[in-house]
Amino acid sequence: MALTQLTVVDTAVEILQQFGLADLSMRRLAKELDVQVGALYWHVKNKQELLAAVAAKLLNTPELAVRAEDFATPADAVLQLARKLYLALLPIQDSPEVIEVASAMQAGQLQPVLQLRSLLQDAGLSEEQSRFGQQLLLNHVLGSVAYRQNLVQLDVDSSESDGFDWGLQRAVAGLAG
Amino acid sequence: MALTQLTVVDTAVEILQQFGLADLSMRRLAKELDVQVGALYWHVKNKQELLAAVAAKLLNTPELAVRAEDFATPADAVLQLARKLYLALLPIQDSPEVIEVASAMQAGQLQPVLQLRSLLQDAGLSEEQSRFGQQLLLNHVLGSVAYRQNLVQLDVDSSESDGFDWGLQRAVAGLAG
DNA sequence: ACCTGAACACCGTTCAAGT
DNA sequence: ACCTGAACACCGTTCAAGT
Repeated sequence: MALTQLTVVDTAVEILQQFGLADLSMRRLAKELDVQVGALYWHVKNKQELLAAVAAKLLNTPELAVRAEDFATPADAVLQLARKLYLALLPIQDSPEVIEVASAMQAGQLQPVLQLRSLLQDAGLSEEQSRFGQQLLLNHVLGSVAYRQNLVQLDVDSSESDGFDWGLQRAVAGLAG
Repeated sequence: MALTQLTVVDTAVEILQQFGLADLSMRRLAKELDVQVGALYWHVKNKQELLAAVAAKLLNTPELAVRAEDFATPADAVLQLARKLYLALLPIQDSPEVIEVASAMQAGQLQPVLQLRSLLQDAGLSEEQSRFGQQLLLNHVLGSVAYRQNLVQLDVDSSESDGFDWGLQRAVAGLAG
């Protein structure tokens, strides 16, 4: 496997999925790729940029899109997209932290987030309002994932619901209402 | 200044407020207190517990409470409390991360979060629903603070609104509706 | 152009030994 | 009981030097 931007990012994604962010260090990454740490810095500028690329790779997948035509109303599509995001991020340790870095650095590069916004516009919100609404929903998705992952990590009994879906429905109702 | 749990936590709060989480290391904390690093571990179990204590100190202050009698409806009190939280956390670098650790470890120890929940109950939500609603609102407060702080850190022009208040109003409307 | 080797300036945590 | 000194096993980033 030749060392390129692509292989570096892909290996980073694998480490994140299997072991979480704490194990995703530049040194661990170098070891996995059988190179010295310094070599990585020829292919990525720094760790922050690497994480942003990891987030993009995680989110920019067709599975995390929704076909608006399949739903009776834009609000229903929004609900379904948010649920997809939540379920996709839940099994990836520390995914909220990674996504947050990325959504700050490259606000308009994450496709599911963009679709969330455009669906809100379809639902009748102004351009600015749909930006704000997207924030509210993304905050809820990431916050709920983080909350649940924290419970697992502190091995609290987490059989009880986190109320993600209930909160989501109320939020969407508030936005659409 | 004698080395006690209290002085350790207080100094940690100061470092966090002045320099952010990146500078709040056990070693830096020890230097500030003129002791060796190991000494800290006599007074706090580990860094995670220290951060939880820091979060409690930040949030458990009378300024972050609201007198329900001052508002026409419980929903208005909820709005005001959430705004207070947002404004208090905004100037403290990386506060959302710190609060998240704490709210996972000791779910029921952070007073403003508890009041948020009880106000939602006053607004007519069931006990479970007010737990969920509290999550939605806390997610939005912390997410909005994190988003805004990230912009500043990457020095993007952050004069534009983050839509916190707009999203908050919609969320509360959805919860109360 | 791409990588190694080595350094710089850090981390959190533990623990024998001192007082 | 409380603290020092020192170690263990790590970090991210940089950069001369090699190929």
